[in-house]
Amino acid sequence: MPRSTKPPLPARRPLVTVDIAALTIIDGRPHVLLARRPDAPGEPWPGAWALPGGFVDVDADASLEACARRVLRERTGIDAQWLEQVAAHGGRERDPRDWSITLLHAALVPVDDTRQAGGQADHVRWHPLRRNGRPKGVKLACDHGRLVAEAVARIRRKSEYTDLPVRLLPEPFTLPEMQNVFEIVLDRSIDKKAFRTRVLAGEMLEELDSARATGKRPARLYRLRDRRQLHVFRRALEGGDAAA
Amino acid sequence: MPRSTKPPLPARRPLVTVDIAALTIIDGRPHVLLARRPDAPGEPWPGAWALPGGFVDVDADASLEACARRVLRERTGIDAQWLEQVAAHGGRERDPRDWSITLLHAALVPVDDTRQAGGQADHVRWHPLRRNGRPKGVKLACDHGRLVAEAVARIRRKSEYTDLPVRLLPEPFTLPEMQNVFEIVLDRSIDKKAFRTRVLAGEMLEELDSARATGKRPARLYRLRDRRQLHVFRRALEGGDAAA
DNA sequence: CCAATAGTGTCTGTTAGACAATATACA
DNA sequence: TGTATATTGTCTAACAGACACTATTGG
Repeated sequence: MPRSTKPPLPARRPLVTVDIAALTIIDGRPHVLLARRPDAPGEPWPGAWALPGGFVDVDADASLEACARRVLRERTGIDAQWLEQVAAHGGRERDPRDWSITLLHAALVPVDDTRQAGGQADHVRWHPLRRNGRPKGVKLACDHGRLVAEAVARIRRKSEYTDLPVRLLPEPFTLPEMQNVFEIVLDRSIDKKAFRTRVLAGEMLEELDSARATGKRPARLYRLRDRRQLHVFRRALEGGDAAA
Repeated sequence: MPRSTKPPLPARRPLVTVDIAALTIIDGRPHVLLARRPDAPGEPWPGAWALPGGFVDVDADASLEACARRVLRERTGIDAQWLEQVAAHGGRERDPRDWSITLLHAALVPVDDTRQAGGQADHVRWHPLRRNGRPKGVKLACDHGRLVAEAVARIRRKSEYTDLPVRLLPEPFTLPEMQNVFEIVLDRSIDKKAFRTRVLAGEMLEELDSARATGKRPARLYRLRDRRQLHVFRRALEGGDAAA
């Protein structure tokens, strides 16, 4: 069959990478996981901090989510509890090597699992975030500063009307602990009573028999009924940005 | 420089396509724009209905959004008023030719612009949607049935707490017309007073001096202050699916 | 005047915010 | 018992739903 009758597959294909903005809370402040780019010749942005990412491997990856989990595990040793696609960005100028697309993901890592990343020595590190969602005091490779801010914005916005931030806590947890991570993610204080009423009415928590002694009156312990199932509240918290 | 010191670009790259689920309302019912796949030898799913889509063209496209707009225009003659990314899906089994990724987009097309697509004869056609968000009476190529449902679900969910559906109306429009498209998108009736209060309090509408005579009492005409700016309401309409 | 459509008044229920009050632990 | 933390009670405001009511047009 002559080649000219073949279907018009494109002559050139874009590079496709997956980048993961893994978020956690350390010392009461949000952090993002960054990796140092290799110094090898030909590598773009040698030595710069960047989101952990990698190319889609058509031999190894069954799906894009599988790809993201593999990349995160291989580069940082972390298995994310929560992982979601945020957006795709593409263009000619992103990567000097070729027209490239990144599939940006956001991941939430409970404080407990934070140390998994420590083993990778100096090449992987948690960096604190500013209130605007950008890493403090580091210039990131490529457009990764923007990407981090975009992922943080997505998580923040969704935290206004879902129980997303619980994924930053190891189980079991207390309601004050839960309120605390919400306040850190949303960067504002929340009324105690309103928060408790809202959360308990949501019925996504399982009440345990035990309690945790924090020094004074012990707080009751809870667990999520289904860690994969996001609970969507009927009303958003107020004071939120109302931005699209 | 020896090849082995070059940065590890992947040996094989996935196919990357953009698919667009363009939605409109015809005769009071939601429709999706479908295109017939070419019959040429080697083409997958010859003759089947599918979402209009195409490969990312690294020479022609400056960005993914530009790519989606180009593809939609070239394949259907339509310039969408509203276009947003919905999700990326990838896998080995999607396209028989290779591991492929689709960047799924949703587009909203005002009723007025619907005829632009008619010019393309039999290869492009508006198909009515079932209540479950799938096209009625057609089997779609590949996983496009699922993609249509996913795009519709996204638009529906966002319509619970934003003014998104107005993008299905040509300007100017009346409040009863606006309520009507909301009811069609959400597939349920909405209380008149609640809807008007909500919308007018949102202050995203510009009140015109004129009115439209529909036969009986004329309705006041409105226009969006900014068609690109999505208005986010503080509370969602009730009765919505609280699903993630 | 009648029919039909546009628009308003008013009541209720829900739930977030404010903040005071109570409960339970340890020292 | 005192103090710190957890948990609850109560009031208010905002706003969606229900639904009856009024307003404005054409015939």
